[in-house]
Amino acid sequence: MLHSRIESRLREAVLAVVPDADPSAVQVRPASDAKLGDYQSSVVMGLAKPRGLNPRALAADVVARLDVGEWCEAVEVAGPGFLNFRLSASAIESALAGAVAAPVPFVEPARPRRTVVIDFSSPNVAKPMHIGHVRSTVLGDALARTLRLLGHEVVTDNHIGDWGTQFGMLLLGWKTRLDPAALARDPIAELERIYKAVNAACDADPAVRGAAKAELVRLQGGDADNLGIWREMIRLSQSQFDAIYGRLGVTFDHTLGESFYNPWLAQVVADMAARGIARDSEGAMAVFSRGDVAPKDDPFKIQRDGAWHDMPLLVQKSDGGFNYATTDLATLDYRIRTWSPTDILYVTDGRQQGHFRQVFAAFQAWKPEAAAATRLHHVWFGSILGEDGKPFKTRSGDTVRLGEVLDEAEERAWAVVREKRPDLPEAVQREIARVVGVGAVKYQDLLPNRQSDYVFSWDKMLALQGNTSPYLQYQYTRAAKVVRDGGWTPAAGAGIRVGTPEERALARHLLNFGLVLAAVAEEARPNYLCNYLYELAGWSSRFYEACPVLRSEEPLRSSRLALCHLTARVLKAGLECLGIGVSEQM
RNA sequence: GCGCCCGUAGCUCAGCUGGAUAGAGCAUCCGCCUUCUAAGCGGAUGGCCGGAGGUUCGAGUCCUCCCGGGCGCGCCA
Repeated sequence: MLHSRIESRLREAVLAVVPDADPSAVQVRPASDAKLGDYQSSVVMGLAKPRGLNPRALAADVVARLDVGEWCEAVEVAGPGFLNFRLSASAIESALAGAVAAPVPFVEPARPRRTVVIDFSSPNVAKPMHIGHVRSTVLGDALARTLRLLGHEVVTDNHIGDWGTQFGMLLLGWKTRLDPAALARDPIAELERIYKAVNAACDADPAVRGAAKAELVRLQGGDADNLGIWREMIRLSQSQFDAIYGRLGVTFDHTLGESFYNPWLAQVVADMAARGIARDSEGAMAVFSRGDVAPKDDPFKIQRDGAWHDMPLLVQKSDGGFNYATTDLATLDYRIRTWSPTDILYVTDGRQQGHFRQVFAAFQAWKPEAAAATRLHHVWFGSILGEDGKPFKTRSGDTVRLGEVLDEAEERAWAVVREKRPDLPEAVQREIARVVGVGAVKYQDLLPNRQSDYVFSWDKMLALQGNTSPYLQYQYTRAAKVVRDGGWTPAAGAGIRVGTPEERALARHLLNFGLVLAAVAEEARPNYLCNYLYELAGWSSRFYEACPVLRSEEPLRSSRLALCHLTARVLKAGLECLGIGVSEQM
């Protein structure tokens, strides 16, 4: 891409003038204002300051050594020492022509190819998938898709909650309170009902709690009846998950739930104990601070009443049972042994930050060589709040089911399609509504910075105007339609000319697609891509307003058709990275 | 108490790890469809970036303190 070529030439020039400069600090970015150029760099100002040099003079020295003449007009030194690059029309035009032939336009395969394991979605067995699962599922899927498009190897793993103390209550409920007719009608609702009923009974009556605990012990001991019921609950839940994932278009390479790691848990704790990483604490096994960092940065320390206290990570309960920390450590070990990843991404709620800090640190202590080879990232996101600013629930206090959100989204989209396109048959309208409705839900979740809490609003989530997926899908449809009507194919169109300001603005924005994808991958923030695509849609819309395509004379007509073609492809590829589909007509 | 996060237009939020004049959507107001899809485009209104200091060529972004809010803090996940 032009950007990376310019950046590496600038790096050479800077190092020629300032040999001890940090090469990674030499960065070229899209210009903040089109009037200033297409790309800009502020690197020389940062270099001049500590060296006591005049920034503008240093900039002039760098420019004298800089050879970007094949792509740019004369480089300008502006303001306190900015370097402004303006692409030549011929460079833009040949980049566009190259993109027509490329498998993915404006994207080149990422340089060091990484192997990235992504842990996301992770719903719980016997519970409905609810609105809270949207963020992890949609974010994780978007990151997987983006990393794959960039050429990285991705392993997606759905770490479902299929083990744990809740199964004691579920088993007891299954045996004593199950309504078979209700189970047949809506399995998850019935499982949820018996769980809540037993949970309430446990609070009221210690004997019930004891009975639930006994069921759990029998399950853990390998009791055939309980294992059979447990497997049935997983099967019922998995078919619910599959239905939702099918609607969302989300797939996983693996679904290795918590129970998969049971055979290793005892060994994990024993090995950690043998290596002196974990030790007995009040009857439990725990990982303590090694005292190698300041207390405030130590995940195993906490301050209380003015003094720092130990805050260990428990890897085995005093009753001998294991907990999620144990499972997470076994999982981490398994993933590294199995896939040798360069990175592992955990896409979860921000409230688990402390937990993951402890798990990562404990693993680092336990297996330093494995930890050194793999970067661990907690890709966390904020909470979904109700309009009152409190955690989002329905009026009756229940969580909002994901399936119902998708139903409502598709229904609302269908109403719009009926109004806009009464000429289409209902089956076609329904299909458009499906793509638009599901896309709207996903986009609304991907658009905000993932770390913000966000306020749930049906109207906002399902809005079809403004910076929303329907708008992006609509702009794709327009561009694709023009290309179809023009009878243009990539084989036919060679020459692209960018003459008008609108053509040039659209073209220069297209060039930065790969740059944005790299930023999304680097920071695990798909919202960068959302904003890029929204801007692209705006530029393309302004282009249509100003530049007739089909009514232009050749060779302008073919040139503009090629621009439409590239716009459509980038919109489609970008939306695909977000897990959002397009329709050829809307 | 300690830690993490947040506070930007009336509302909901961006702001690319310190760059040039702080941007969108919604809402309000004014224009644009006999011309390739108006789910659109153009324009207007709207800001002490919670407050006070500091760091430097340059701060919404970094540091300190204060105010206000959310979350977390041993055997749940």
